[in-house]
Amino acid sequence: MTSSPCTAKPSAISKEATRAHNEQLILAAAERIFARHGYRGASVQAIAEAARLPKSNVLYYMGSKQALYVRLLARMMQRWNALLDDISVEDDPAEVLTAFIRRKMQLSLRHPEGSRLFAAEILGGAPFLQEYLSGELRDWVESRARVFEQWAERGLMDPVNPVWLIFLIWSSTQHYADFEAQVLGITGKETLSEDDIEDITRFLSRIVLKGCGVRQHKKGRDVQSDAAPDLPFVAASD
Amino acid sequence: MTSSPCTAKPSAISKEATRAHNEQLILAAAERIFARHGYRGASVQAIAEAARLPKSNVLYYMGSKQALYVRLLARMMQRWNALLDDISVEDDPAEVLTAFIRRKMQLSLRHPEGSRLFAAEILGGAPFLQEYLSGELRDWVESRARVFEQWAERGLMDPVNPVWLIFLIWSSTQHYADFEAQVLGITGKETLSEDDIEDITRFLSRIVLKGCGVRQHKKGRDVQSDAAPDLPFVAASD
DNA sequence: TCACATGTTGACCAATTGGTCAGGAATAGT
DNA sequence: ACTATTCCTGACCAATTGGTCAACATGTGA
Repeated sequence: MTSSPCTAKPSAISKEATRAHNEQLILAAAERIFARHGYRGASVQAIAEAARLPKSNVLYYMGSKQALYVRLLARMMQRWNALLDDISVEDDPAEVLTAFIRRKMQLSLRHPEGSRLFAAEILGGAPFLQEYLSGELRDWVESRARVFEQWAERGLMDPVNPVWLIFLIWSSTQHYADFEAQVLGITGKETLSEDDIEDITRFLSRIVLKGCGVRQHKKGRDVQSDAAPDLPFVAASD
Repeated sequence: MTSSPCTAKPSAISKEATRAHNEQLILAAAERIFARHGYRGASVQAIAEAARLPKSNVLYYMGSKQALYVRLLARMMQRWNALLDDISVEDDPAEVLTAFIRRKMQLSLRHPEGSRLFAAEILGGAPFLQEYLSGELRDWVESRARVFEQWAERGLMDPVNPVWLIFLIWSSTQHYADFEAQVLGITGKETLSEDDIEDITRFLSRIVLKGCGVRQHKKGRDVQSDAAPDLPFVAASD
């Protein structure tokens, strides 16, 4: 067995390495194809060609079309979870919201295919994600929503419906991955530059913060990381 | 020929009527199927079954799968155009933006299948809509963007990037049709009620207007400062 | 070196795909 | 009533679908 530690010899590594390599090849190709055509519209043959492997090999690695698809969905949800740390009432609303928008934006643009894969699944009625949506994700949203409400009670922001707010952030960031073709067609750009993305991120943060009446938190900055260093969210300059 | 005026007899009407009826049946069914599975993933057989007609009949009416699909896209774009009247610099920004959000929201929820059909097309790289996106739609966006910029110059709103603003409104309204499965799963609702929709519409209008610092038309009341703890112009919405 | 396990893939399968077509059914014009 | 034209659809087609399998290749442990 390859899992046995003593058998992990250098010669075996190359074998496992190529296996891992091929798997990544297949996953990447499948993400592209599934994102573009949806589950039904994608064909194993097309995935195999995109991965430059025989179709039989793809089935050998992944078992079945459905298993491959589910695995991709799981990977995307994992990325999503890895991104979304917990928040507390003690956190600064402006920082949390800005970081949320920024990270969501980064996720969308770092994994556009995965984002579109997810979107296609939801669009089709989420046949494989029903329980995730009404389970894990619902809990996630509810816990954040509660914090938003508490912030509002403390006068740190307006008492807006927190779920609609989360949907607003979700949709407006997701848009730049899912509707990339539309964005590029309308703007006439070939791709979105780093500057564009930064510009969009600041725009969205600004609208959300100002729109929700989030008060600035004046305290020693213990959290820096993702927050934009200078966000003039009330200044009328851009 | 049925087109000849003198031959338009009552007996012929029922013929044309059933034709029109069947056509609508097919279009409605096809919109559902295409929206759910995308162009490739949808099968003519499935559409025919949904319309309770033999497959051959569907092909007979529509010519081909692609022709049917293109026709549905065109119908959706028509609805979209019918909704979006022109705007001028003289109009009131608050009214225009609110109306835009409200109408877009109504369109999304009145034609969720069409909305999802459109979304699936964009998601797949918009193979049938490239020229529409970089032609008609682009012009539409640019003309509106120019007005937004002029409003900003006149001090009626903050000088935000107008294209990002349009995308924000587009995505956040579209979301409730395209990601309906997610919205319902997370909120735990069976459907979105009329009240929910009204609530969401007000929420989005509020965030956009306040977030963009849109001034009220009549009184030159300055609402941009967040120093005011209460909400000057939208507080009473809900 | 050799036996054995694992990796690989072309050939093949039944089912489904979009589309055609012949010919019957229904209606129209006279 | 009798053609003629249009409407309709079951049978059929080549191509493609997801998936299986037997045969072959490769590498491993002794």
